[in-house]
Amino acid sequence: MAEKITPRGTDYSQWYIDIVKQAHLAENSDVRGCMVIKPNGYALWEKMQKALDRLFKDTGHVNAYFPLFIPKSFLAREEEMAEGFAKECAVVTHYRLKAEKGKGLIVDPEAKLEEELIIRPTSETIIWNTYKSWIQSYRDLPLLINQWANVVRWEMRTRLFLRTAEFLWQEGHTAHATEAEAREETRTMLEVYRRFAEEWMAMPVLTGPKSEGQKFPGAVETLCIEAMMQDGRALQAGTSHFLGQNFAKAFDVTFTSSEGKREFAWATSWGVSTRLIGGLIMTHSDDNGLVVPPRLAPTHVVICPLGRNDDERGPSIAAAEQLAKELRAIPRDEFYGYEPIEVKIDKTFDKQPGYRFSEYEVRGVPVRVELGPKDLEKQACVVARRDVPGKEGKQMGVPLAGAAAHIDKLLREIQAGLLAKAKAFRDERIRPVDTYDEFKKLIEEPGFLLAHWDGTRETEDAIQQETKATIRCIPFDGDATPGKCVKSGAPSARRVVFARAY
RNA sequence: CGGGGCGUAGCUCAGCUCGGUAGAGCGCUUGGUUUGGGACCAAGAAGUCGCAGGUUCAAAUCCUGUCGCCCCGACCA
Repeated sequence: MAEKITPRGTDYSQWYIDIVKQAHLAENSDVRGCMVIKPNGYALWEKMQKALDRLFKDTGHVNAYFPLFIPKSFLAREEEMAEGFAKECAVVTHYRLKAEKGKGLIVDPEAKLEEELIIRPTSETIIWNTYKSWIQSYRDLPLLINQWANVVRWEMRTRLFLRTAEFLWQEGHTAHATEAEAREETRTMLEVYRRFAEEWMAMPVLTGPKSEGQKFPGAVETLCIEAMMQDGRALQAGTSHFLGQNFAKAFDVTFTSSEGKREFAWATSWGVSTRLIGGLIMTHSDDNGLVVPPRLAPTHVVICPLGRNDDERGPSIAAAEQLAKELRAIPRDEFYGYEPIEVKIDKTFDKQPGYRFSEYEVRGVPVRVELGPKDLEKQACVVARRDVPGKEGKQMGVPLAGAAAHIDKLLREIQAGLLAKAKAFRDERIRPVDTYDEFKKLIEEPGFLLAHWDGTRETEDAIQQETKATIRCIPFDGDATPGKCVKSGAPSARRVVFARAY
């Protein structure tokens, strides 16, 4: 049977599209730039939401919901943000349609809004406008709120999950009495993102601030987690912004301190989006299909009972059900998010076994169990691990008696293995460079470059113009030895990470 | 916003140059044979040929307009 997935080596972006399609994660909708997230894709998002939401709650945050519509004047209040987002806003100008004979529905010209409404590209403005009335005293602080929402950024070119006009995300918006506390919050949430990326997604990330040129409009400082995809390109996977008092000043959010003085509140915001699904795909998946780390897998184990007729199928199904029961009875712990192991029994006997196996491989279910008459003779089963594709990942003759415990252990092993593999892949592709010639040569190869940079916007822009590489982050744990800028030769405090990015 | 391409069955596309009964593969439905890595046979259902005009006895095909989508560049979680 012909492979439906383009190999990574042939065409990486086509491979990505094929994975999204074949694993039934999402598809382009008839609405330009917008995707339909299909059940398999949405299930991944739900797993991410659940884990992240727990981490947010554990760090003292609560959820709320703010309007989708933002009055244009709100967006205009904070100058940098207005400028940063102006070019990609969807604008609502009318509030009514009317039916007109021959023309169908038309926008009712008499229903023009006094003030246009912007579909939120991000919610700082509407939220800080609200915080104005919520914050009066230092006793109201800190205010630690998160919202799960959709946002719209009118992109010219889109790619499923990585860049679409509408996407789902969470945005945390906090208010603090002091600068130090707000700065600490941005670090705390960055650490939450780092943990989530590495411990749940098995996606290693670099952490650190963005350069001035790459930071979020309206932020004083943007911290990020930055991941390397299998083609060596960088993916900004999450950001945590220290917003200073910019929004407090724009929306006049002041509080009375314990000393009785009126002060502007300090702000942070932080977010991750459905883009993470793109990152997940491009970190682990292979030419056989999607690979999902067990901690984010909507289904951990699929059991395929086998048999040529009802006489053979009956016992296979019974054994499958017994194994499923034992798997579900495995004690719930942190690894599984205190939920039972998710087991699915596949009874589609009308399809070829090979077809069934391949289908679950394409969809990335971490462990598949094959259970047929030949196995039952030996009171055993076949256990296939998805992180080792094809037949090589099969372990024959696993005794049914200890199968559940074996699979539990295997799931943990797969999770750890995926992270280790991704980390090794990334670390091999991070290289220091000291001359611009070397830079220009190596940037053509997959991976990140560690180079000295003089800290100016001009140099950053020039490098980007000439090489298409951007500064991904100034890593916290990077080499802090001073040197000379790879481009200008001016003094540099430390090496920064350059890469071509998504 | 610049440059290129494409709209024909659920999907991928052929047919258009040179006008004349609407096609293939995959998928789907039914029946049968199969079944431990993407099976096979048979029968069947399925299309305002993107939309609107025009030319013509006759338009998927030619002409004009229009809408939409995809790809490549500049901007972006």
